[in-house]
Amino acid sequence: MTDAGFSRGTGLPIVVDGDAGPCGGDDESLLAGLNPQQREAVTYRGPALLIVAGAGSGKTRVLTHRIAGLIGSREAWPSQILAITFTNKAASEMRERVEGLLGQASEGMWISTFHSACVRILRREAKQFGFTENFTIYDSGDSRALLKRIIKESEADTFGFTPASASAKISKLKNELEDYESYARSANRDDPAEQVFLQIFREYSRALRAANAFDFDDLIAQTVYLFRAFPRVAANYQRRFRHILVDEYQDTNHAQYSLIRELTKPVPPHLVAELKIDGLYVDGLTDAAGEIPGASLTVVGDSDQSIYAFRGADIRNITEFENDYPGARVVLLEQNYRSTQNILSAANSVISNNFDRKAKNLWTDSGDGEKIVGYTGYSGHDEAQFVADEIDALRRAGVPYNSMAVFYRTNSQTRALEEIFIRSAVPYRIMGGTKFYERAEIKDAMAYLITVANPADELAVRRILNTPKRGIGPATETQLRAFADDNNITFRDALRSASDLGLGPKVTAAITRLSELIDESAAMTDPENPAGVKPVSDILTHLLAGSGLLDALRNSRDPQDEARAENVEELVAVTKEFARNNPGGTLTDFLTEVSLVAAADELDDSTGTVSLMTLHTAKGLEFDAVFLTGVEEDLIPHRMSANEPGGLAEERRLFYVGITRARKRLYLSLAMTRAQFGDVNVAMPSRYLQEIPGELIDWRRSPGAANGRDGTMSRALNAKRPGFGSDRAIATAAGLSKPKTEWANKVTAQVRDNSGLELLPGDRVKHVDFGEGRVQEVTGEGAKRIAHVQFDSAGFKKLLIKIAPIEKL
DNA sequence: CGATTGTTTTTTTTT
DNA sequence: AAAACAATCG
Repeated sequence: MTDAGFSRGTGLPIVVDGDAGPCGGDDESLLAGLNPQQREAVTYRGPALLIVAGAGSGKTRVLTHRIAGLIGSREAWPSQILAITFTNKAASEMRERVEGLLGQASEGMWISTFHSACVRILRREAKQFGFTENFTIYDSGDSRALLKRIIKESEADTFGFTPASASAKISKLKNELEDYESYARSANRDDPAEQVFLQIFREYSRALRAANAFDFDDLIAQTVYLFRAFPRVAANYQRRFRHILVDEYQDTNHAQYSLIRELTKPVPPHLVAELKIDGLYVDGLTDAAGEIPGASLTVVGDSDQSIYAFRGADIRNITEFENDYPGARVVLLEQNYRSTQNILSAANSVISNNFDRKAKNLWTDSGDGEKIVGYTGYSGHDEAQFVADEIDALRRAGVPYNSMAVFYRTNSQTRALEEIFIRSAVPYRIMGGTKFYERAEIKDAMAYLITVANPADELAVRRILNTPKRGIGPATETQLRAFADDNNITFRDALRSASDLGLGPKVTAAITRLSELIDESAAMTDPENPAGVKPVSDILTHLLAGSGLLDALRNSRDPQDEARAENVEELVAVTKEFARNNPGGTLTDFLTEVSLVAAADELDDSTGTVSLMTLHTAKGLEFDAVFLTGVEEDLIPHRMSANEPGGLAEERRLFYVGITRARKRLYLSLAMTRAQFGDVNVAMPSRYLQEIPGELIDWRRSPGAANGRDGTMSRALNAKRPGFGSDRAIATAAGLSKPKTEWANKVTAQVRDNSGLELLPGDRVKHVDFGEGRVQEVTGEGAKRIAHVQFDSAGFKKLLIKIAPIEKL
């Protein structure tokens, strides 16, 4: 993460008509193979451009060609371009593609995520408002740890505040650019719970500042505050970025929207003069009135793929774009180059159920392709087995593993999939989930590094204080905090004075040793140090050896600690890798990179593995074959979203995003029963399933068939039958009868009810699919009685007696 | 202070 | 089913 090109590259951009430039970016090669709409999106020049890009319509191509065009024609220097992507992976891909088009590296281009770009700005400007460039970035776990302490100390838990709820509320406010002061003004003074929350918010903000730390939301919000409080600072960035491009604009929140608004403001003449005094290049940029006009803004998005409302994304940012930026040009990309017509028809049909959306119809000229395959498992494991078997069949048919993906709504669904995949020898990789950097032992090791980089970060210091165990308990910790308060020093500095606290000799020695270790390591980052600045891996190795963290894990009797030790060793390997890729990279650079890795960033195309990920992580990706699992009520749409306004529409968009990731083959699967919280529940097919025309789906086993009925029920699920649920079957103006959302549930609500069936070990039973078998054991009570059956040919199964298609013989 | 045992809660989605 | 948490004892 170097800042190459930031302070240079301010020379005059020479615009020469008809001059293709030396870098091969001439019009013809840039526009070859693009359709007319894409061409317009690439070549349009003006203050604002909105590209409404349906799924798979080639928007990345358009964006990269647009950037390459700007640079190739010498309309802009690379350093005048700021492109915002959704993930770091998308950013590096885009950079590679642009450089590929130009035939040369273009230093100084900023292509990054909102968060990375803001960190870069904040590190540079932190000194302006009371932070240092070594600030820590708190992830959600850190925020919650801090809030937990605050809530405990303020005894706010009696008002029902949990770290999670307070964190969610604070995050929401920050995304709306409300800070403690502004919120305190508008808050209801008479509500005691509100007062308690205000206290938490104030203390949280204070603690972050004292720790020289920003949380995720701060990264954006504080950058906006910075620009608003220091117009001179803002002017520098407004001057620098002449072309701003934002991808996935439908998922921007208010803070991100405001950031873009700030960056696209013109620089007034008096600030231009100040910039000039500082020796910055301005002359070629000013207009007749002496101001630098606002940067040109290109946004790309698709409101049908907006799936982040829960974290503040405001769909209006894109729907109101033309009002925000009068005179904006709008280009629509509707031709899809990714999926088969069958997949697109399913997607179109599903999304058309969302009202208040602009009509849009994706189409392709690449043919119908395979039908969508449907499957209903008896349990999550049965479903997973189907997926594993199908993956195996595809592999044999020549589809490489890395072009297949399995999606699910919640991370907890990975458990069943993993168990079966391991058993079936399907090589897989889980994107996101419990991330490497969220593991406790990794956070411990990272806390050592953070303490060295940013001693003000009390959270990190407290974390390592007694990790590994060195006899420093809560009582000692409290004493250290009190000592720091009394002497008006930081918690870290209190460690230096351990001998003044009158603690036991053992505890004092332990604290002193820790304090020295931190100092030794800090010296390794100091450029003044004659020994020179050491790479991050050396610092980490020194900290691990000095603290005994790794040894404690290796020598532990807990069998899991062996794996933890390996994880820590893996972290050492990561630091070495970092040093190789970033010569001269500092400790802070490393910590930044680690803080901002996203789930999709881990995707490595070269590994021959199937990718497992949530539907959210899947956004922006595509695969030849996609398995969309758990297509059930309460999962998608998720139970939690049902009561939220707009929740059902957002879940539908999520389902739509999942469908449109598939290039050639799409599998939709569900289960009749789903284990959660350790017990088994009956699951219903998702209402969205009926929004797909029945003829597009080839049911290998339909929900009806899985209920133990004959095959006719499979077609019935998706057929439109007048008179069924007729109270809702009101034809719309377009003559299309709206799908009857409750219908499938009525079908499955007629589940065979075996609750009266008494089974005892030794009984013989007959199952519709598994044939005959013998009951070995019956567990559970009432509606959740489970029969453990050894089938003669199908092997051992656990069945929920109430709904299993079995009869006693 | 730290280890062990028992109890409770957790599951939306993420930078 | 697993993890996080609280209580208890050495």
